[in-house]
Amino acid sequence: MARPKTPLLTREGIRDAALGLVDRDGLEGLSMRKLAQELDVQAASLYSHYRTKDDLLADIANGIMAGVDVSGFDSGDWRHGLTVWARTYRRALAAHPNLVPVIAVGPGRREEALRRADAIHGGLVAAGWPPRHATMIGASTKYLVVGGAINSFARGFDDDVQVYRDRYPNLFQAHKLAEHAVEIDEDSFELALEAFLAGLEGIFEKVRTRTGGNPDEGGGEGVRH
Amino acid sequence: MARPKTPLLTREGIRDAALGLVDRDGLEGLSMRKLAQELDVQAASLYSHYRTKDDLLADIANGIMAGVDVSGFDSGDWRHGLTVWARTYRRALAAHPNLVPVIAVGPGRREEALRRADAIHGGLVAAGWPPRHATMIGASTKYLVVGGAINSFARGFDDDVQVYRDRYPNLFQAHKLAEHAVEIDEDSFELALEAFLAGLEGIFEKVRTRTGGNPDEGGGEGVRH
DNA sequence: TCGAGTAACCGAACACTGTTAGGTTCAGAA
DNA sequence: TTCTGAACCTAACAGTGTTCGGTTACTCGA
Repeated sequence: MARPKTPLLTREGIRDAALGLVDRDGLEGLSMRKLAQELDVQAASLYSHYRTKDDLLADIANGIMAGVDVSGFDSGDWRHGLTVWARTYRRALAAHPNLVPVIAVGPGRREEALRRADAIHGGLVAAGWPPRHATMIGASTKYLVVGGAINSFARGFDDDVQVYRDRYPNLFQAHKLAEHAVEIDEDSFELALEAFLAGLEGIFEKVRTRTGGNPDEGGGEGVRH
Repeated sequence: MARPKTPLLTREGIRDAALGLVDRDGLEGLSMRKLAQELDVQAASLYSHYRTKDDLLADIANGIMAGVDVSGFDSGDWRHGLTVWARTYRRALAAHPNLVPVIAVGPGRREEALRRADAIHGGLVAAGWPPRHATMIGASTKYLVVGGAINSFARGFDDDVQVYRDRYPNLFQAHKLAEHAVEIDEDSFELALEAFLAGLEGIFEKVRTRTGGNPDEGGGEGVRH
């Protein structure tokens, strides 16, 4: 077959099929040939729509990140802004855990990602955080979200009682973890976020009194002079 | 050549060469053929010492994790235990960032990893945390460490001024981030840890008064009943 | 209406990957 | 001395991302 009368492929269709494969078989389970087979097409045809496999993955990642909400910083309440950002960020990543290593790279020069970073940093500084702290808080929150999404803590334990019995007395219930993995990971993330934000509150007080409430103290984007 | 008089390969030598390749060229940069070439040997020979490539990677991961210290929980001071654990954990991962996805999987049935998990959970419970909270705190801390090590926040920004100029006013200094990446990531991690621990302190007070100081409240390993 | 250009498919190939089968030679045990 | 198994080899298998050249169909300007 040469060129068909009506196109067999669209970027959207390719994206959806690829995401389905990744969700089902993991990141390693996605190959251009398997993807093509899923779409009743030859592998080479995919390259008419995406320059490379990495291009395809980046496009998928962009779509997933669209659900991340940084509008909470508009309110001037940094705590609210961080909470909304972190929760929507986590939800986006956790929906496709196999893709987290691909999604969670830096903003680079991707426009949307940079807009989000700008809003976050701007929101924190406007709320009274010194720029260097704003940088660190942005980084810290990303650590928490990415770490929480990339690999289930609970699923990392074997569900065989015998593994723990006798030898690891404190883990005598660990075999039940895998069963409740989603819930435990979610609750753990919420606990971490709550503790982190509460701790920041204390640091905020100290920083404010030290700098006399001048948000411009310390230079921009956290870079020391 | 058939079997040489003195062996050309040892597990140690293979491990070191592989780690060197990963550190230099990334995880994708490690192939059995390249590794063999580095050791002046053919790829098939490596399989006399390691069953598979994954086996080799697991062995390397084990060695790296040996530096993680959970002895701080012996003191009965959960805050101290967490601090030492988190710092040594992070240091171990950050020394080989390209390997973090391989290292940071759950304990599974690996003996050393389980011993560490047992010590952490036991230490937290002994210090007065309810088991379910102990589970979540262990998970949260791992999130922070893994997230912080897996991908440099600072290195995620482009170092070209033009990218941010005009369009992203709050990021006007972001191009300097990459240059100070190590320092910023370290400081961000310390800030996150400090805030997290301070927040936990507050939660600890609430939990203690609620349960009347009975650490066995709530069942084992955080699994709800 | 015609011709050019390009878009969308295909088959075949390239260089690479992890891994295995089977061969050869050496070391140490019986 | 003979046997066993360890440690190397070459050659091959099936799979990977990607490219090349070919074919056909749609679109646009003259």
